[in-house]
Amino acid sequence: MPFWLMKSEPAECSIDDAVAAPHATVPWVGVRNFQARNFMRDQMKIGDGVLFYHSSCAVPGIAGVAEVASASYPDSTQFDPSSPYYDAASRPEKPRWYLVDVRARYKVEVFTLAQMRETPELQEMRVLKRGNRLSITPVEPPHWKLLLGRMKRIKTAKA
DNA sequence: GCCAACGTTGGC
DNA sequence: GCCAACGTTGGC
Repeated sequence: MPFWLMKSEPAECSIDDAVAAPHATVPWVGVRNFQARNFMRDQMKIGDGVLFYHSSCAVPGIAGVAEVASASYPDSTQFDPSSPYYDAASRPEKPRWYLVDVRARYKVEVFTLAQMRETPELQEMRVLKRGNRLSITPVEPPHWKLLLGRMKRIKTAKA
């Protein structure tokens, strides 16, 4: 089963927000990068594992475990002129941006970016490569397995 | 706030 | 199709 790391700014949508959402599920809106879009549109399958990563915040790192919860479909925010993700060049009959729903499974004590960098077995992770800016990256099964073994689950009311 | 890295745009 | 300028990401 394929695995992914998906970055979200917690100020926009944190793991807590995802856990608190109906069915602990959120549409992954706002991706405006073709490579990241292609991963969602062409490769993700329901049930794929997701590392829910917090970026652009005080302590960047993996904050939860989630899963792909839908097939891909057009991101409605691209057609909403009041949305920061509005794309005037995209037509409803030929949408440019697609997303998937992501369901939070559980929250973890943040496994920080610094910890990831300190873990020798994780050095080949794409997200750690210099200059990487992709908000969605594939995760190799050994990396997924190691991280799941090291991360500490936090019990929450939901999910 | 800084800035490296890199994707996108647009002139040619 | 090239490539300079520009904008964005995201850690620090």
